[in-house]
Amino acid sequence: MRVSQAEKDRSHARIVDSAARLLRERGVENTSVTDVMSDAGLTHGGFYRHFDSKDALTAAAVQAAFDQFLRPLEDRIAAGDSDAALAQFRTLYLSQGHVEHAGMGCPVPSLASEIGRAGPALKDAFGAGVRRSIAALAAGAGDTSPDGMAAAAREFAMLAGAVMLARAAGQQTAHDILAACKT
Amino acid sequence: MRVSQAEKDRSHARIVDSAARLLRERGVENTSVTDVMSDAGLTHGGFYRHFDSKDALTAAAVQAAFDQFLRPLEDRIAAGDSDAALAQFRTLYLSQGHVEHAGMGCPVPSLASEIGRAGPALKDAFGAGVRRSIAALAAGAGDTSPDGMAAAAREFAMLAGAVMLARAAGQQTAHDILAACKT
DNA sequence: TGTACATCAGTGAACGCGCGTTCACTGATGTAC
DNA sequence: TGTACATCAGTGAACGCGCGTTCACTGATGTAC
Repeated sequence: MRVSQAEKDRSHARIVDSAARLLRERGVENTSVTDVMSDAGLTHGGFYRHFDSKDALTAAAVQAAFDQFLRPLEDRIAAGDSDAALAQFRTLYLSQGHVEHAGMGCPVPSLASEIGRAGPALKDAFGAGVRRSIAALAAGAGDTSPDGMAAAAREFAMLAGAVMLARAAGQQTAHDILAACKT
Repeated sequence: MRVSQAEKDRSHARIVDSAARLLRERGVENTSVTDVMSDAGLTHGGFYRHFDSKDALTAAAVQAAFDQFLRPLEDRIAAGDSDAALAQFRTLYLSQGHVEHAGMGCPVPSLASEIGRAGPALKDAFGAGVRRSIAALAAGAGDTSPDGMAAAAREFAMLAGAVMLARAAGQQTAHDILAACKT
């Protein structure tokens, strides 16, 4: 039966949250609309009251995932706690926990390969998240000049590449790569 | 009808070659057995005379892809042409051509996210390719000590991360990231 | 070397399955008076 | 404020489709004598 607008809004938020987590855990292709709706406590038939297509949900979920992941760092930088925030961000990014729990981690190592083959809408949402990530690193280092942005881009490529490699290779190799990138 | 053993061997090689290219272009999930067999000039029904499953083909194709991509570098290093070989490898890795033509490029930016969620057989094949890549970079730099291997691992993470980001973000962002990582 | 026969690479139809999406339906919500 | 009715969030069955895999079949290859 029909539910109130407030209830619909809560459903919508649960759908996006579930998708943001499941997409990072399983990838876009391996996450079905039924999986997401079931995780959100609903049935798949109601999905199209919230989104026009799975693609539209994916774009919204990618945006939400970047937001969840970056907001703590950005907030601490805005509060003037840049050095400690950046140090903790780097440590967490290269941690075993981040490698093992993709669902709450950076969207890049989980999704970038797939997004590279996706349509423009998804690439736009993802590209915005990438730029936001690099901007946060540069802001945290206190250098948003072109050189500072370039240094942040290099660091972000290494961080994301390291976690992606650690997830795809065996345990020993994963440990070695993470250790190498911490120095 | 039955074909000669030599003909079967050629078919097998074509299947692996087609898979090694298509997997890098489209990803594992987006490449069907029918796609690969058709690209190899065969029909899908004959596939199981060559492999037990799509997974077995994928593992073989990953190995072949790393081999195709790394052999030129390794051969030149073995021939004593390390410096020029390494310089060219870095240039080609971060080139627009590598970003645009994934099918002949490094398997890591194309496939690593998906492999991170795959079974142990695929991870083993992929992990071996990752270790081989890092070893080649360290050998090319003439430093295979633990520190040299760590430096090579850092560089490889950055290279693979940069190409993956360049493919997933828009053109302008892609260009900026590649430029930043060349310095 | 020639012959008879078993083997098997490759073909094309068929299978069961899960996917994204559609649809008729239900009944509480929101609105017009 | 109360009533009548239109709206629509959510349900569950159904759709068409492509997937990995299986299978009966064909006829050239390879082998035993």
